[in-house]
Amino acid sequence: MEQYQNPLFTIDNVLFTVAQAELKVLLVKRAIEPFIDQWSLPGGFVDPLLDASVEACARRKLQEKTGVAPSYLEQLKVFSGHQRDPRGFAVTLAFYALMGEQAAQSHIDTVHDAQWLPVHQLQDYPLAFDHQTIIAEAVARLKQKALYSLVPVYCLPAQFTVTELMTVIEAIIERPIQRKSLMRRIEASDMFIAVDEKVSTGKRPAQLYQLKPDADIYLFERNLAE
Amino acid sequence: MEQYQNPLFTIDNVLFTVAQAELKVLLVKRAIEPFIDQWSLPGGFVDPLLDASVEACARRKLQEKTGVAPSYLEQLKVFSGHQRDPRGFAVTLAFYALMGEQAAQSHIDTVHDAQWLPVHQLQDYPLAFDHQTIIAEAVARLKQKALYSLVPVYCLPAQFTVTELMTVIEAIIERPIQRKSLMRRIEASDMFIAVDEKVSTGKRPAQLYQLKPDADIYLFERNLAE
DNA sequence: GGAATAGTGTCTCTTAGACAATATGGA
DNA sequence: TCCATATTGTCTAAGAGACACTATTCC
Repeated sequence: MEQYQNPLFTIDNVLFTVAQAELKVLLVKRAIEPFIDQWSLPGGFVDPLLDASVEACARRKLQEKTGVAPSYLEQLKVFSGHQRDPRGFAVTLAFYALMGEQAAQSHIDTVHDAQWLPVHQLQDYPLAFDHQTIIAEAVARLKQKALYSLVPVYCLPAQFTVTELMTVIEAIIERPIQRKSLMRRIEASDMFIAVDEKVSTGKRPAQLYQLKPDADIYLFERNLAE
Repeated sequence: MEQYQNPLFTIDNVLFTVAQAELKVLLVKRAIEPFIDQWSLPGGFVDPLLDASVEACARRKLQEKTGVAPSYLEQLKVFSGHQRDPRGFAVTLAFYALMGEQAAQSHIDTVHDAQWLPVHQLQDYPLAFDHQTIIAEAVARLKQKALYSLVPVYCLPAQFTVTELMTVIEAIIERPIQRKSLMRRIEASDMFIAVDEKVSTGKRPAQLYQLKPDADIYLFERNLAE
């Protein structure tokens, strides 16, 4: 009674970034069975000797693939069932994470088993396990969160312009937003400080912002509306 | 490399109801070590032979304690670490659930190892494991959700009045709300249908409502504000 | 000066809060 | 009729959308 056959318990990461105004997710080619050579989410087994918690495990797995820590990491949910893994009843805790594309680029370029893929082209790839479903739920959660918080900022480098943040948000929620609304939110959130100037492509230079060191994620009381 | 020592994986349920205008959580007395005879959340090990998923396991555990299925059940999050269980690294998936007090009363009255305790008196009880923390996070999540949805309705029996729903919401968010605001939301959500009349305590009878059979939980674009 | 990008002013619209006014049934 | 509880009317307030207007840089 005390101990059943313990189910397989794993961690999976849905690591997002935005590049070329597109939402992308990091996928890795599986090196072992099952689903060998198919694209899958970076993850694996918890190692109680290495990991202080499931979050620590998720960070470790991401570090191995990208060389850096993600800017944002949060539990998505647990997926379980008899059908999702041919080896039997399996349980995976999925995380979703955000980071700037630049930070990981050099590391990812050196390997050929990891790649950023646009989330809207994933239906063309057969993904391992139920990873297609997991990604879909992660996208939905991120989309929702982008409506009442500024989490999308974690898809950008440490310093960024309002236009860059606007592009990221629009890529995530898949519709245009008003620059004015965004600027109101940046101000109201009190999460950022303005730094020096910057000439982006030419024209008028844009103000650079960065996260305040102690900034908490501010939750707005209203969603961005249609 | 394929298989580490698999961590202990368990399920815990934070089952809420509202009675006497107070938010209460179902706790059970532990029958075995560790933490024997202390109050704890109803839960236990997944049994892959009985449970089709972690949700099914959560329902089964709740059924055993209350005799009925909860009206609402959702994953809260995973808690993990080396400190939370004296037996070593442990992982638990916590759910939170809602139900009307009546539905479980007869079943709970027949046992003496399960009891509804007001969440605001829990600091007086030493709870097992990190269950104090888990409950605190569940309360925070429920509170947040009550601001932009009508989930608190699942703390009520199938038929209920606006005043009853108002009482439940106020117990959860710990401040009064405007009846007018609630009525607007009931209408806008399109989740309920009015049934026949009812004389509550005397005075003017209140309209009874019940969930539409196919009702999805409606998410409002604004929170109830201060 | 013209073009392009950055940022502001301000009006409208929606929905929550406040609270007065009305409705209904019992004593 | 009076009282208590239920329900509606309606005004105000806050913040998002729309969009015109101003600002800054490069050519």
